Amino acid sequence: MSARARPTYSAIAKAAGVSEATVSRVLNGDERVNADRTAAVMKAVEDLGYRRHRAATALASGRTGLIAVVIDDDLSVFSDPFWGTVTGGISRVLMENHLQTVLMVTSVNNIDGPVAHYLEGREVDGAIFFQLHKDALVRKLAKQGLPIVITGSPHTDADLYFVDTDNFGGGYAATKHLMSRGCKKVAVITGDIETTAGHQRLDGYNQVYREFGRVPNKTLIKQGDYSYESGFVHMKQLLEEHPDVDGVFACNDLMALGAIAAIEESGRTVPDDVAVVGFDDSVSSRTSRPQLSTIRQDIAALGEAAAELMIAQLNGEPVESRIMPVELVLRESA
Amino acid sequence: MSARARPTYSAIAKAAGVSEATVSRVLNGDERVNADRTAAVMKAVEDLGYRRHRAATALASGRTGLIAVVIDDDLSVFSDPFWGTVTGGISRVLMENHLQTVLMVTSVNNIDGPVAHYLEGREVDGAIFFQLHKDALVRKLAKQGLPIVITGSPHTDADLYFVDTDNFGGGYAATKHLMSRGCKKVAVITGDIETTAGHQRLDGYNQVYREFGRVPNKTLIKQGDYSYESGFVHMKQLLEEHPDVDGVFACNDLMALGAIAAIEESGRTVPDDVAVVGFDDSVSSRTSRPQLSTIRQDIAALGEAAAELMIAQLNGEPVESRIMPVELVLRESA
DNA sequence: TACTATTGTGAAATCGGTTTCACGCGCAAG
DNA sequence: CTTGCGCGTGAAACCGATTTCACAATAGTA
Repeated sequence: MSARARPTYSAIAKAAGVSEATVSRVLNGDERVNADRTAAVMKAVEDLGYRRHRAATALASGRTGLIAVVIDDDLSVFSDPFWGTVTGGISRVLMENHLQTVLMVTSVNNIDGPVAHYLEGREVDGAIFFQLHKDALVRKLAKQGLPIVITGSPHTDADLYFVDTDNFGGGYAATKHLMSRGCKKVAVITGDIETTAGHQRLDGYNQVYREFGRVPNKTLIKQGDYSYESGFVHMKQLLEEHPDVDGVFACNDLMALGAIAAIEESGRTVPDDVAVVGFDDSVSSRTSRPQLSTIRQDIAALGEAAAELMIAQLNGEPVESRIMPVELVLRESA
Repeated sequence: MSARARPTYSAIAKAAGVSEATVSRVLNGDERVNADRTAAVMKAVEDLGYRRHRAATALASGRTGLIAVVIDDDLSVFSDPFWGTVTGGISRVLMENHLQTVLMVTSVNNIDGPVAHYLEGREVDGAIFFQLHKDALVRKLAKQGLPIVITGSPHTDADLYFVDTDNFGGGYAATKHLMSRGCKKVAVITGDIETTAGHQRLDGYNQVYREFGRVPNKTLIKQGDYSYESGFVHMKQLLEEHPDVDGVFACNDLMALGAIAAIEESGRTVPDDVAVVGFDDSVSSRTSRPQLSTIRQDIAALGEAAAELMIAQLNGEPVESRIMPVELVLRESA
């Protein structure tokens, strides 16, 4: 009585008057067990306060109950609340499904590094990757049969499951809004167009021009890098080259803020002289003056979707990649 | 040959001509094993590309190799890059020590919820908690012998290991700077003073007044809640009650930004009429105009320190809680 | 009525390590 | 030349579940 040793199958089996095999069946939802016995086991489990021993289960069944979330530390992952939010969404959904989130923050480039070893070692049941630059490792793992989901834009032809924001739709909506409010000359400051996300946002911009039967002047397209400084510099240049530019779609909020700084420095006002739309709906978009019109994505939902794809894979259910919708948020800058 | 089955102790033992017990000894650094045998085992391990099976080790030894990082979702944890950065620091150090980070985002208030079950179930070797409001659960777990570290301010008398920012020192430095630059009437907009962190920052402010042989007027102390709005509202009120206020220490950057907005709205300028110092050195502190003078903390180092405390506990080494230093960063607002 | 499927159940093997225990050997003390 | 101690080692038990396999009881078929 005093020894509060953790109860095992052995104890339950004894209490319920059945074999350990039956206990296992009941606890794993095997339908074939007689109803009385099932009830007896359930009661014993309840009475004794039984809790599964994860390691034992993992050893015997091969399922660890752990899902890795791999974050490439090359990215500005940690100064950006975005990833934290995504991770929160993932964690919540996994937890509801009795899975735990193993966080790995390392360089993913190395196809033979510690992460690779870890994941190849089947120490987790699956892995969710964040925004990759290279997908060699991921493909290798997928080929080995490890269930994988990618959050962010997958590369090219890879037949991997992924969830992503509707970058194209966002770029489209932002640009369309600028045109619709009367802007005649709308420029764009892109993010890293090496990434699919960066490219897609630009594609959305181009699509609007196309629909208006126009072609954007190439010098209206500036290639930024998501930093405040790049927004500032490129906007300054735009104003010199095109004094009559009256609209800008910056592919993230930080660059939008930089652009606004440049616009105001030139003596112009936002949005009257130049309207600006960002992307992300970051905190600063609300605290800046003027407040930023931007594209909002439901970031937590992105993480939740990723977790759901993973769970579907684990259950052998049909899986389909998902593109999450975005929403244009109008504030003061456009 | 074709069957690339994962090698086990059995295979290594055979290859090295020793028993499995000896393999285990070698791999766990048991000194007593003969040098020749040790070498033979090492070679076999290398040749066969052996990798530990975590679940098997966990089952046999009781050590899971997992450390939980528990984040209370009550907090604004995920809109704030702070926690992501801390988590990154933790993860990095743990990984270097062959431990994995299990992320749990849930309500920690419930002393009998799923998190509690999980942690009590010894599914992890230790747990690192983020900024608690209630520490009932933590104390319970600590009493059960689970190694614990708290990141952020611990409560009252709890004899728990923790790492925290030097909140007092930060409040002191911020206020001192304002006084030193000539401000005659320095106000403070506090954060949640229910938390130790919020309280300590205020204490630092009071200490400076004390050293200057003065006592701050109680109406100069406004109780905010870390939000932009609360910074704005309280600053507005301050300006009405004290038109001659010429310095403000806002206990985080977001409130500082709100305060600046209020100051400028009143027709005053920052820092000439009213100087402002924030706390956090957030991204917005650099992108706002005027740029924010603020208190910088090495956030990643905070996480690393937490992980180090955990590892020390696991190794049975002497452990001591740590207060991480802060630094005053001067930009434009003060 | 006899005989074959079907179904529920328990004994035992298994997962891959760790740890206890006992044994044989060598060396020092008596 | 014994007795004793300690050290290195292997055999085997063990950690706590899952799963295979065989067997008995039951249902279904001819």
